[in-house]
Amino acid sequence: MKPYVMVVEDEEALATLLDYNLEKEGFRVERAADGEEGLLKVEEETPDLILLDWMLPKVSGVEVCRQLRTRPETRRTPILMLTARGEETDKVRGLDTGADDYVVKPFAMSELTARIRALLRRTRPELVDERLEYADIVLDRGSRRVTRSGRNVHLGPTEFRLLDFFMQRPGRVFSRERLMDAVWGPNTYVELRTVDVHVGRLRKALKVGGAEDPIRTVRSAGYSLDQQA
Amino acid sequence: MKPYVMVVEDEEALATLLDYNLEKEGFRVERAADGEEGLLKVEEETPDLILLDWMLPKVSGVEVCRQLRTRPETRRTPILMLTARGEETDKVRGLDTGADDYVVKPFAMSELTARIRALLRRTRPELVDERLEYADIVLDRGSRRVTRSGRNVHLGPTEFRLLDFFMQRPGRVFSRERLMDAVWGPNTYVELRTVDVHVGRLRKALKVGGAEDPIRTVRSAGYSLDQQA
DNA sequence: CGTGACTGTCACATAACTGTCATGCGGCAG
DNA sequence: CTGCCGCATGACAGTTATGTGACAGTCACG
Repeated sequence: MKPYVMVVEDEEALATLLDYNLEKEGFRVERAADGEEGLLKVEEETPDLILLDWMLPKVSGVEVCRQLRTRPETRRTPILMLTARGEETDKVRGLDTGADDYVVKPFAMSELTARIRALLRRTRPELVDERLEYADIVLDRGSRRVTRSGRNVHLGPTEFRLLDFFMQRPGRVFSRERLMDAVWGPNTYVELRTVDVHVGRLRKALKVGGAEDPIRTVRSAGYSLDQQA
Repeated sequence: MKPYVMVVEDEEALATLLDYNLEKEGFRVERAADGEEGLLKVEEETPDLILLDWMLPKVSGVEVCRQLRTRPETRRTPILMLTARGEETDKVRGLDTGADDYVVKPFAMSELTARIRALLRRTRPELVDERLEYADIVLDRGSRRVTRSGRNVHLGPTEFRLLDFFMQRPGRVFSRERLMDAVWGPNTYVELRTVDVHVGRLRKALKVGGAEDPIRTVRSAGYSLDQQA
């Protein structure tokens, strides 16, 4: 369900940074420290997208790229190259290496994720935009529509954003503050308890038929989209 | 329980920003406005990590760093340097100062917290990791769930914190005073015996099926998460 | 301008969790 | 052997967090 991104990067600090930020953006991340490891890990499970450093120990990024393109499973997998300033040759710019896009280090994380999304949208649009699913709940961003076990669910704008946020990381518990930030925006001042009210409204709206309440209250911590139990 | 971060930064605005953001990310933050104050405050309670500005009044960041490295309590405490562009000399880059990492101002808050987490993971993984395991008990901080041999265990907030603390150092015996500090906070005044009661509640909750009691009572000393001897 | 939809707050009801105590048990020192 | 002392435990009443219905203000749109 989450887009699966493989990060092939030998610089530990950068890899960690990427890992952390991409996870936060709702991607599932796997790391490889050099080209060899990268090629191996890609075999295990085909990623939805590969982030590839240009310079790598053992097998260079270019070579990894070439090999990936020869394998049927990864022939069409989007590859995003990371290059340092100065390595930005014509070859890179022309994407002659077989990569689909590249970014020059240092880069803003927001730029990177934007490019990742753009690539994914091209190949696997359902991963980035359109649709989030959890259990029998489907949220369609494009049409701004939510259904539960097929039946249409009407949500106000706030409840929609709330559910959207929950569905990006099901199971995770969010504090009221965090939800406030995510749904209302970082600089909004409203009563924290307002979150409760909207969670309540979301619950009521999602209660189609005799369906179970998909939102778990975690006392003194917050809420999560989750099985009860 | 929360990682304790000391911020040594003379620029008020930046210090406030750091304080605010780190608190939001789940760190406990203490501030010092110059090197001298920093060295003093670190003596009171050893932080889990120190954020240190390169340029500081009274005692420079480099000097603070050097002195911290000579003290046994802080010899291994991770230090993250904050430098302005232009101060990014080879000395900084090589981390010859004794710091463990550095970031160049201005920086994205997400980058900073990622680096902080990376450093903490190296030294005190139990502080940052999402998931703690001991025998058949699994505690997941992100989803705030505890399971024992796969079965879900419901804990109240206090029992959750208590178990979390125990699981950071399994096998170790903690006095009631220590548990009080860790779980209730350093400035709480409740009956010491209350610890017994909560340990009891934790035991009861953990007793799923016919499972063994994972908490050992050490007469006249305290408790530990441990195999029964 | 009227609607109707949507929001944010409040007050109150309810449920969950807390801290303390009294009681009883059992090991350990004397 | 026996009387403390420390610990376990069930009961309980106080506290705190959450659920919810009501309500008035806003806003978009016809």
